[in-house]
Amino acid sequence: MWTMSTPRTAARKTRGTYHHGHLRQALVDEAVRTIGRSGVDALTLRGVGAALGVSRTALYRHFADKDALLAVVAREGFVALKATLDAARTRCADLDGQLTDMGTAYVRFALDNQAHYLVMFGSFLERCQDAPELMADATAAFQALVAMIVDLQQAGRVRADDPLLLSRFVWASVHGIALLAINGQLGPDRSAGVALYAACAPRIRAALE
Amino acid sequence: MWTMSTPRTAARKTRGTYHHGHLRQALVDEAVRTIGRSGVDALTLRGVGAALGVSRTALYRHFADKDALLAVVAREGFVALKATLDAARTRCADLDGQLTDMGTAYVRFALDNQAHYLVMFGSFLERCQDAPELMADATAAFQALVAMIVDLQQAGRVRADDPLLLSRFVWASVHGIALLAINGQLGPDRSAGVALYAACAPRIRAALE
DNA sequence: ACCTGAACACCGTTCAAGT
DNA sequence: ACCTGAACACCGTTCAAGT
Repeated sequence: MWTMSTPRTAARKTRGTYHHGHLRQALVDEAVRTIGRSGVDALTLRGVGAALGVSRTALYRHFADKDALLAVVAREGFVALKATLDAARTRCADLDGQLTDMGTAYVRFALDNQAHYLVMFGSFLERCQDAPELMADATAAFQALVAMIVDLQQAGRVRADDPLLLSRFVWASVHGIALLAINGQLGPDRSAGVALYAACAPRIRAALE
Repeated sequence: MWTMSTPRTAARKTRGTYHHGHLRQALVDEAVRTIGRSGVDALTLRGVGAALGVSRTALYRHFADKDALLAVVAREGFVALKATLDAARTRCADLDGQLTDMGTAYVRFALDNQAHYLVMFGSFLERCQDAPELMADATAAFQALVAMIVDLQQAGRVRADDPLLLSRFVWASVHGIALLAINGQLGPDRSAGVALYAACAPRIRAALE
């Protein structure tokens, strides 16, 4: 499956050159790499700068502050999540298969992109409750699920309850599974989340009938 | 319902006295109060000390470091959560009613004790993956749910799947609902989580049949 | 035992100055 | 435009010293 980790080569500045060239994206990528390796709390702007061979204040040419950098990471995550969920619908002609694939894709995305996922739903949210673009990206990703539920309802395969409600139920379930897996509450094995979702998918399906 | 916020009066040291008296618990309570007001990232040991009229290093007589203080907050949370879940089973004679009450109690606990809940399941976990007492308390709370599912199975009211699996499914659902509510993803209203659970309870129940 | 103040090695952020 | 170094107001943590 598609992940965002493809271009994650260290984009260090070549010594002696004045301009970095692609500093903005390099800062975001390095932040994601640090968070993925050591957690959100281990992220320091000075460390990011040092890893890229750049002054600790160079970052402020591209981001207002640390939260602005994290907000970009979160937005990048929501955009990629939406793309992942939409792509999951193209593999299977059967609507029921699409729902299961979408759930699998969601949990896999969370595990393959833990750094993004932790920023998207982590403590950083407390400080930026009113960031309209961020909320818009998050909503857009969620709408991929709502559309799936609506299609299933129109095909008569899901009960005629409020689609927003049913979507939130499914979202809460896969979100909970993803977080329990990331936090190690399902055991040390990385793939425990995918396995748990596979076992839960028929239960979720039954709940929607 | 029972919450932990009952004795949350400011336990400031009376000026001039040398010993605080109950400094350890006062430190924990002040940490919880700060987190509840401003988020986990806003917690500083110096701030906690200042709020209690105590030196910034007094804390180290009771806790090895900041993570040790957070671990106590998390353990306190898991113990209280277990008590809340167990208590939810005493109000209703009907097993199905008990399951629904337990789910309601879980979501309500998370919303009424956001500070504890965020520490119990937040980014702090990344740094203390192997804290055996903490894991034991967390497991004990989870076992209250497993016992509920087993009782329902023995009464023939829940399908005969692996009870651990079914318990994790229910846990993931209520955990997801609680976190979405706390993070404001269900709207600004505080009680949105409780309302969403109330609507989801029949869906969860149907999934277990 | 419990508390204190000074000290150390870190942070995020600002700002005048360089190219 | 983009980058730098010094500076400021913070952190967590340690430690010798006080009661």
